[in-house]
Amino acid sequence: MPELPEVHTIIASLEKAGLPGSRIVSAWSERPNTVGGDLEAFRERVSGRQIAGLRRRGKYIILELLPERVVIIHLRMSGRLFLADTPNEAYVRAALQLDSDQWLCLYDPRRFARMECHDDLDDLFGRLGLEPLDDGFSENLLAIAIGVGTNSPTPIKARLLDQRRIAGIGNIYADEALFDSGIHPSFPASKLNPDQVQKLHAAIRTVLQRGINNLGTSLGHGKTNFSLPDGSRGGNQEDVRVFQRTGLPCVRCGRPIQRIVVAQRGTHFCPDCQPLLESE
DNA sequence: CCGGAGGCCTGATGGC
DNA sequence: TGCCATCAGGCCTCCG
Repeated sequence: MPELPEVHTIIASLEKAGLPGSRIVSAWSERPNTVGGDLEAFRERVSGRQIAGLRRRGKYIILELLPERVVIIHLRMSGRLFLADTPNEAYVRAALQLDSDQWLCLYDPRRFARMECHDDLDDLFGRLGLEPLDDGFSENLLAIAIGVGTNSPTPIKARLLDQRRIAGIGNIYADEALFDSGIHPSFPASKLNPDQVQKLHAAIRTVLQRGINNLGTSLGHGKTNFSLPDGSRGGNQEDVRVFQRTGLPCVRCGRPIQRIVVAQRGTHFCPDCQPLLESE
């Protein structure tokens, strides 16, 4: 499932493939919902515009168009993006035809992914929280974003997954960041002490940057797993400490990793390295 | 305002 | 081996 590091990797790959500078000739989608509800409108709004550049916000891929307009793409669970000579491939749900005679294809077995055209990024930016890899992402802003000092009982894991607070973290990197900082996923975010906030802040940056350096996490080999636009796999699954390692020995203490459900999500952690009760 | 549940989807998985 | 039922999961909407 593409999270911040995977989205970053996809953008870098598409830039390398020369996508910026291409002009959109037309657009196609299997069903209107994939492109915002109206294929004709989508096609009309993107056709003839140039893709001036690519950028990321949270888990969104943004195509900056000229004249001014944007295409925002969210891959959700099983989405992939790649360039191909034709959009007539299995599981391709929508595609932009380019003047290079290639198609930018949105592949997605689950049909959750979306590709929409907007006039600007106001709506998107209004919905999304802090960018965890930005210079401005301080320990203090993290503490405020996750509600430290309030009396909310909400588990820290739920806070990390809340895109309105911090943007770009999904199930994999949330579990990894909590392991790295030694915090139990169910621990109330509001009750984190300064030392825990500091560790969490560092851990978030560490696991996301490691994911980027490794070109993303490609667990498993199925149709629904992450792969780069060129079809290759990322390497971060080799560096994952707890995610989907239920029953396997903890890399720190050797005791088995446990799986529980937090915020309706499968959650992996080490009960010994991430104790629930803090001994001050 | 907040959190939980339902819905969107279908490949992957596990039980018999 | 094959056939089900269930699961997974990001995010939006609805509801209490």
